[in-house]
Amino acid sequence: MSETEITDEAYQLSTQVGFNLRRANQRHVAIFARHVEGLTPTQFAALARLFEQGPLSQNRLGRETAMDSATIKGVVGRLKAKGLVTSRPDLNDQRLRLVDLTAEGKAQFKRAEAQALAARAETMAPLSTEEAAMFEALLAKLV
Amino acid sequence: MSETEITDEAYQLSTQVGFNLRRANQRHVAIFARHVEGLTPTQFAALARLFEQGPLSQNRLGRETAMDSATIKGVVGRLKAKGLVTSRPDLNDQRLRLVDLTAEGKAQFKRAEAQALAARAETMAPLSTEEAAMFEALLAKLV
DNA sequence: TCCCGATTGTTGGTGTACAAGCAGATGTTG
DNA sequence: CAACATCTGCTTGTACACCAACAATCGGGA
Repeated sequence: MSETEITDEAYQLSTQVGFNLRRANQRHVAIFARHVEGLTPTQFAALARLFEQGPLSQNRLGRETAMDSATIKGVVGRLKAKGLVTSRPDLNDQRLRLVDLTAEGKAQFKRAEAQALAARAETMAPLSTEEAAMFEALLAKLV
Repeated sequence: MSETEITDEAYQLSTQVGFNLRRANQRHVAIFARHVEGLTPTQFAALARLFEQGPLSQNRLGRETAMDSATIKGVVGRLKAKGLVTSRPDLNDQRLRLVDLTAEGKAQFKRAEAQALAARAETMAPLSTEEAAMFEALLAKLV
C-alpha cells in the first residue's frame, strides 16, 4: 500500500498544476465559444487591443496579445477574411504593416464584449466573489 | 478621463481571466519544455496515466488526460514513433485498441517525473507556499 | 434473432502555438 | 558612408485541440 501511495503522491505533485491549468483553459475556451458568436478568444483579444490602442503593427499587436509572429499572422489573416480588420503598409517604416479595425470590426467587438463578460462569469461561477478575486490576483502573478 | 477609465474597466473585466489563463498555460508549457527532455506536457500526462493504470483503450486514455479522440490519436502516434508505447487490438472487444507502456516508456516516464517536478516548482515560483496551495485549490474548482 | 442505439477509432477541416530560418528595411557605429 | 546588428513579416514543420462525419463493432431490447 505504501508504494502505491508514494506513486500517487509523486504523480499528483508532478502534473496537477500544469494539467489543471490546461484543463481550466480548455474549459474557458469552450465556454467562450458558446457565448461569443463567430470569434475565438484570441481573435477577440486582438480586436480588443486594436479597439483600445488604435492601429498597431502586426508584430506589435502580437506582443500585446501574447502571440508570436507566426501565430498573429494567422489570426490577422482570419480577421481580414471576416472583414473585421484591414492591414496596410506604414509609409514611414516600410517593414511595418499597420493593422486597424474596420467599422464592422468595431461593431463586432462591441457586440462581443457583453458576451465575453457572460463567458467570464460562467467560467468563474464555481468560485465565490472573494475566491474569484483571490484567484485572479494569484493568476496575475503567474503571468 | 472618466471615459478612458470606463473603457479600461470594461476591457479588463471581459478578458483578464481567460487571457491570463491562456498566458499562464503558455508560460508553464515553455518552462516544462526547458526542463523535460523530449516530452510535451500532454505526452507526459499520457505516460503518467498509463504508468498509474496500466493498459487503456485509446479513447479511455484520452478521457483520462482530457483529450478528445482526434487529439489522443496524434499523441499516441507520436509516442509510438518514439517507441514509448505500443497499441494492440483488444481480443474481447474488437473496437478497442489497448495502449500500453514499453519498458523504454516506463524508464522515460521515471526520468521525466523529477524534471516535471522541477518544472512545476519553477512555474509556481512567483507564489509563496501558502499562495501556491490556495491557487491550486481554487484552480481545481475551475476543473 | 434482428434491429437500433451507443461506443470506438479514423479522417478532414479549422484554429492556436512555437521554433527556426529567411529576406528586406532600418538605424547605429566605426 | 559602409559594415553591422536589429527588427519586421513570412514560411515551414511540429504539436495540441476540437468539431463533424463516418464505418465497424458491440450491447440490449422487441
